[in-house]
Amino acid sequence: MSTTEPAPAESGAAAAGTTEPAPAESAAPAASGAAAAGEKKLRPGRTNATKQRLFEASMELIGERGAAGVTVDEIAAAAGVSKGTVYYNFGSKSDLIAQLLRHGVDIMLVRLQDVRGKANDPLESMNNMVGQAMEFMDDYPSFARLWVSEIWRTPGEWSAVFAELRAELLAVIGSAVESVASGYKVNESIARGSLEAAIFGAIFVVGLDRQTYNPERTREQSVAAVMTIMHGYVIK
Amino acid sequence: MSTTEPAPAESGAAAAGTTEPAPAESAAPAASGAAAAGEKKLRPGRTNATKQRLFEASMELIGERGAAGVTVDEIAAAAGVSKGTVYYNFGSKSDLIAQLLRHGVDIMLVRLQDVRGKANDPLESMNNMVGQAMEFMDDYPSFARLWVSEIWRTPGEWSAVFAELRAELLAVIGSAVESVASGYKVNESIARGSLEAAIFGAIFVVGLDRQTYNPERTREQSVAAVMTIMHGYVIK
DNA sequence: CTAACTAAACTGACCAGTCAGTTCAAATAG
DNA sequence: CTATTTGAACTGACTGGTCAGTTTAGTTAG
Repeated sequence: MSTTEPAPAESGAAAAGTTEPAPAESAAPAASGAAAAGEKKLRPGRTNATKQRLFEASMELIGERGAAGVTVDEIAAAAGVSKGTVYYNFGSKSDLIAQLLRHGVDIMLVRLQDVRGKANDPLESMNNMVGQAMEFMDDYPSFARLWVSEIWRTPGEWSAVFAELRAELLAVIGSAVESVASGYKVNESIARGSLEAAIFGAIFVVGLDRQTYNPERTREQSVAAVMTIMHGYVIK
Repeated sequence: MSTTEPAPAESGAAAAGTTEPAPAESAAPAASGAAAAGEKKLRPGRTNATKQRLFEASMELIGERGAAGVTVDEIAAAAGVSKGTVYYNFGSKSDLIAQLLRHGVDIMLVRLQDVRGKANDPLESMNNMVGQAMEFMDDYPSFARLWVSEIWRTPGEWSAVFAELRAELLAVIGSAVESVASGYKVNESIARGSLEAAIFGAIFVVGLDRQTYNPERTREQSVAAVMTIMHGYVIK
């Protein structure tokens, strides 16, 4: 058989995450603490570690210079592997980025889930969630940049991926807003969907803006600015 | 020196807009109605018209596929001019984009200035401004995409341009917020800068989000969602 | 008359994707 | 316990193509 037929990965980013039934933990370098426990008995050994390094390297480079502005050679070099390895683990540059997007969203979702129900008051819960999201922005600024620079490209290469990931994230925000709406009297004339989009967008933009143009501002200030939306939503 | 030194343009994007002391009108294809009247007596003749078409073509293409994803040949073809003309009018692709950014911001600033003081109530004035901005998003969706996809690239090619343009836009929003703050009792614990960033960001994100994922939502809904920020800022 | 523009060819760099070959850890055989 | 085999993981030179920017000789229009 001449063709080596290598591709053992080919995950496709469909429903669940990685091959293993343990979708979480994968890549949070400084997760909260309650992550998984066993990680030594990973049979496939190298591959996961390699993918991990490729994710980290890509996240950094692509966040800085954009998906189209980074070459596969650069990513490979930054990850300390050869170009071939990138194509062994991912079918194409485009596929690498698609999986990178899912990877980042998975991390963010885990974090947001972590603060759910930690507070009794829905508004306080919302505040914690925004804080957590803002922290994520600080930890993965490059992911945020990649996100905002590609998500609105009309029929872009990753439209389908973005549509799905966006829906997953908005669902989390939506349920938090829902809690507020059932615990407080709110302005019903505001369309729920637009409100969620505004919150979500404000988180990203305020976070990026602070990092890029006003690093002296505190995370609390940013959270407060975003939470202003919620305070305008509830009727006092 | 062998270099032909063609560049008659080379505006540089400093203080005022175009060469002529009439900064307005330049490019609104379907402005409100009170636009300029005479356009035949343009002294520099063709150049302005050509630049105009290049701006329009670039805005469209770059908004769709990103600055790095569009070739100069494509832009020239879309504008109906030759590639040489692009380099005659602009020194480089990068310069074209820098001037394109200023051009777009100039249009937006003119529109925002148009609604200033049209209302007596600061909050209503703010509402009009957000509505105007949202209309701009509808008219120039590609500009908005270009903006969000490039403005947060750390030391990117147009960092300096963005810093200046961002400041100009934020100043307009800031003065509107200022009016609200002097006409109403507001929550002083919210940092003004973060608030402005949140408003500005929400406008872009809500606008783009509606166009891309929820075209059925009305502009009024989007405006209302953004204005929720202001309603949370004032103390009732 | 000349600034603005055209058309087409050219250059030099850069880059996504390929593929024949190498490494090495674990499985199997002796 | 050592020798051999297997194949997943990885390597890096190479290919075919693309693209920003240049140049030149000629055309158009104010």
